Amino acid sequence: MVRKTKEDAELTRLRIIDAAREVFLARGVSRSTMEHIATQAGVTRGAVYWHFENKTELFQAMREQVFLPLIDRMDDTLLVEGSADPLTRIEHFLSGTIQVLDECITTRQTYEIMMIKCEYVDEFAEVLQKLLSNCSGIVENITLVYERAAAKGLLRDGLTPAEYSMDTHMFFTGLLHMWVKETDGSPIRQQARQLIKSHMALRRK
Amino acid sequence: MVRKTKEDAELTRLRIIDAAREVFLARGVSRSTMEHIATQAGVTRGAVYWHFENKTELFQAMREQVFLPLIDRMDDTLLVEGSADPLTRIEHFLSGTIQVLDECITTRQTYEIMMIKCEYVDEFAEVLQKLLSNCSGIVENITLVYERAAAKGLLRDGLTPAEYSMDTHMFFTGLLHMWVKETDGSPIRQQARQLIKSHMALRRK
DNA sequence: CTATTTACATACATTCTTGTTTGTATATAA
DNA sequence: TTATATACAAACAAGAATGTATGTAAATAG
Repeated sequence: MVRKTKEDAELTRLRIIDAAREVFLARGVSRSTMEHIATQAGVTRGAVYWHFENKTELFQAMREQVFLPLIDRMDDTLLVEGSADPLTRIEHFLSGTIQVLDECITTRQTYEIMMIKCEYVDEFAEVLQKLLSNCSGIVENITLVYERAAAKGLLRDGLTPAEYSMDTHMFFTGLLHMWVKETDGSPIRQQARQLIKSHMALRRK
Repeated sequence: MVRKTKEDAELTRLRIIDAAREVFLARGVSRSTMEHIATQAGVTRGAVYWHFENKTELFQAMREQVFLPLIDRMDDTLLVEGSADPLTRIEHFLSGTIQVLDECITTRQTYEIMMIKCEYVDEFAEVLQKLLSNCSGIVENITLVYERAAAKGLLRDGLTPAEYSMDTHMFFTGLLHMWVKETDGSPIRQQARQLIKSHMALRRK
């Protein structure tokens, strides 16, 4: 049988994306060939080229599968005024992200690929720009929340909300990198929650 | 003329490393070929293969040219008891590193290559391990200095020296990443000194 | 002064990848 | 029911890129 129903085809598409993630992770994006990915997915290159124009498109599909949902989550956790105070909401946002990495293999693998198995040149340079503008958004949001915390008198004096926000952003960027690069030796994955707690404790009044 | 004097040969070697850095930066490590590098250096692949067995060795040479001196600098700035108090020494270490990036193109390019133009798979996985163990060393050293600061009563209460050290390390890892990825839009390179100041201000008693 | 390295350049063989083209069985539309 | 579009597989052509082998002129050792 050759021609599949639409649902079958969509399944094939998803299996190709899964395969791409595995192959990217194991061999790096550059060294991964369409053939590797096809084999891993149990199809031929014909199928891969049918669903994706080239490796870059496939990479983008893999990326969006993980990052689009994550962006949505952010706004909810961070900005929606809930029961918790602003500083606790930031803390939950950070440790929530870590929790997703802990629990979701797909997300974890995608992060690892994007951080240490991908070269941001040529077509991929745009991806980096997207990531950066995404970061700017996060910093802005966190700044907002720090401002609310300051307004409520919860924020320690000394730095401006924007400065606290940048410091937090740097911290979390670094944490994510260490988390992803984690080897069996260093137990950062166990410590992450505690590190976030410590970080936030520093800015409570 | 073909055969060069030993000094000439060494110059050729250095020019090849320079060329490799430029090509790696422009095309990413994976997409850079020995031919690209040779052309950029004004020699043929023969010369490149004479000096380096393969691209990985060339990459390592480029890396060590920048990182070996940097490691030396760290111990001096950080550990040698000078006129400054421990917390200020940490601050100087951090902003000193940023200053090197500011002033030295070679260092800046090498950092950029290693952070966003290299895939850490196969042979390069070891490089990542080296980098990580290097990081562990830095964290240990910074912890030591925070302990001295605590002993002198300069360190704010709340976190342990180890926790402060980890937080600082995350912060600086993140800062370096943002610094390197800096686009024309965001002015992190101007802010870096101030961000470091803010970060350290948070831990002074 | 001669023999031997050295420091490359040039040429060659082989392997990988890619993109495209063609073929084809079957859903699906009309 | 038939025509067409779909979802692939299989085959093809062409260009990179690598590593190695060979050539060679000059530096250096003895």
